[in-house]
Amino acid sequence: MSDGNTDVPHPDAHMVAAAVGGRLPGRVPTEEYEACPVTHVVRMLGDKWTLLVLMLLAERAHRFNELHRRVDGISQRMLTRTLRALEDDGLVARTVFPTVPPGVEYELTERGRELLVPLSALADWVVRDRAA
Amino acid sequence: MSDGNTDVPHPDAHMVAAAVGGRLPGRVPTEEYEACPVTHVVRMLGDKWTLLVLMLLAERAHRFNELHRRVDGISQRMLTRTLRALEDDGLVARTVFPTVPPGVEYELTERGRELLVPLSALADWVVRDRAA
DNA sequence: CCGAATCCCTGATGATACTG
DNA sequence: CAGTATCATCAGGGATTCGG
Repeated sequence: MSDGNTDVPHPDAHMVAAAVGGRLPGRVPTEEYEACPVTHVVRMLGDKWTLLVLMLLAERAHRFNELHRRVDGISQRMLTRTLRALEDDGLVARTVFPTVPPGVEYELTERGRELLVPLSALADWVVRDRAA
Repeated sequence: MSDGNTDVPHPDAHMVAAAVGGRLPGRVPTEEYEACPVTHVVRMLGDKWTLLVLMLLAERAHRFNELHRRVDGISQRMLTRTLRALEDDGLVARTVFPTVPPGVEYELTERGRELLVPLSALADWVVRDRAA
């Protein structure tokens, strides 16, 4: 940061600049890279079950056990953690129904559906480009 | 095309279908999800240093030590591994110059530059959407 | 200069058992 | 049904050293 220039709007200005085609500094500080929101999102998408859960929720809203059944091999623990992470990022909404027994529904938020657009474009490129 | 049967052309047909808006099976087999090329690419992008290395190479070709200097905190080992992974996926090209001492240059391949398009779109959305 | 080989450690993930 | 708690495991990543 600050190579003589005074106006740096965000701590992650460089990554942001990079994202849109700008230049990176001679040396990119670890904190800056780690703090970058783009880094955060890409890391989260790279987590073991995130992509699949997102795809299923893109289809329609699901109950917890419904997801658990559709995702072969996932543990209850990891499904909970994955959903929680998505919820914390505002991509998924959690709704509790005070029935007996209680039911919990997960669905994509508006932001989650928006994310699907560039994400689908990426997936689309991979498919077109012929399996990596 | 579809006389009621549910056969699949590729092992990863489901994920491919999902990528473009299709439906996923009632239960997604682990092998299928793990074998999916989209899963592979997203996971790779999520690796600790991949994004930053890609951004730097998007700027211009770099020598090994040049990258090592620009990426704060990366170990020689991880830089090698990251570059090798990108090379194996055909995103980065490695060129050895038989000078003394030997020099190695890394640059994006055509495929690598193509990946930057959807990837930039994703980064762009993140930035616009307001830092995650 | 570039990178392989080795050792080690922490964080991510899995298995199982237990509650509101 | 939908989690939480706990313990075990494993892979990603870092430090160091050696070789072409």
